[in-house]
Amino acid sequence: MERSAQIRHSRETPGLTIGEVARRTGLRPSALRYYESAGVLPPPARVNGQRRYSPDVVRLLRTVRFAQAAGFSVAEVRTLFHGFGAHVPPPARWRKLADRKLTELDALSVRVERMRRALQLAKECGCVRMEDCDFDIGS
Amino acid sequence: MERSAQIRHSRETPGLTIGEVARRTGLRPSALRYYESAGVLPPPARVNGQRRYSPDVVRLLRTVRFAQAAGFSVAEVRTLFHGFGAHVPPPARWRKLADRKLTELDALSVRVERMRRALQLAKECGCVRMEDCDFDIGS
DNA sequence: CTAACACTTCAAGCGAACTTCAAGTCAAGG
DNA sequence: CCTTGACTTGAAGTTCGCTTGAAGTGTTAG
Repeated sequence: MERSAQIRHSRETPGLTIGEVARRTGLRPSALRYYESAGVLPPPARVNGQRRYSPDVVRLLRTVRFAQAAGFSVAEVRTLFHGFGAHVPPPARWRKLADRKLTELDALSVRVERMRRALQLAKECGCVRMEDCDFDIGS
Repeated sequence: MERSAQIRHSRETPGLTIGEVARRTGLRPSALRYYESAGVLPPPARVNGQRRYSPDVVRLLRTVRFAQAAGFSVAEVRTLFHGFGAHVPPPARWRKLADRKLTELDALSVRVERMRRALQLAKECGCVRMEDCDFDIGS
């Protein structure tokens, strides 16, 4: 009865199908194809035209999701991963990007804190119409 | 020679033109029209078909931008401002929305902190290829 | 043979928040 | 009168990160 994790395509299991990867990562197959088209995911091997992924991509995809959660756009993730020409230079660039993102994060948390304070003020001020309040974003 | 702030339409200056408001708020006229169509900005008076705004909208617009910066969508801003039926109930709803946003802000700052830590880790780990790193978003 | 099933492709669609464009109106100035 | 400049409208376009749909392929089970 065991229905899960059975690979019946190509007896010698040369890798994970897109569906397997999807299940293991929680992403949809369409997202994986999108990542590939966006240059984030390297084009995997094919068996009968179907994608066969190395189990490593599961980890890679976690990293992708992490980077996205960290605020990197898909295009930036592509750059981070393999956007630096063929002969990968030192990770100085990745660090540069990371530093840039860290700076942005700083700005973001400042904004978050400002929002929080403003929202609390707004809660307390108790004015009936928003227009009566007088907030300042600051910048 | 003074070119700025001259209002030559309708000598008695019955309000600010959309261009004036745009200049004073840093928004584009198209954005103001969009806000109006989205129900955020009340339809102003018209002179010869042209919008004439009360100077108050400048402040209103600051509030709108604040709310947006606080994470409210345009639709939510509309609700905040005048979405509560004609006989405006107490600002309980606004408070409810604010509380919801505050909760979201909490979640956001948790995520921001996680990102920051992860980015710093990633910087330090010094691996050449992203794929060699192994991050976990946590949730 | 046929059906089920997972995959393939390309194209189009979505939602948010605007922007841009084309075509038209209006008042003032020379 | 004609141009200039700021405005008007509605429709369509933009960006991002996917999702959805239609039509087709290949393998396996019954």
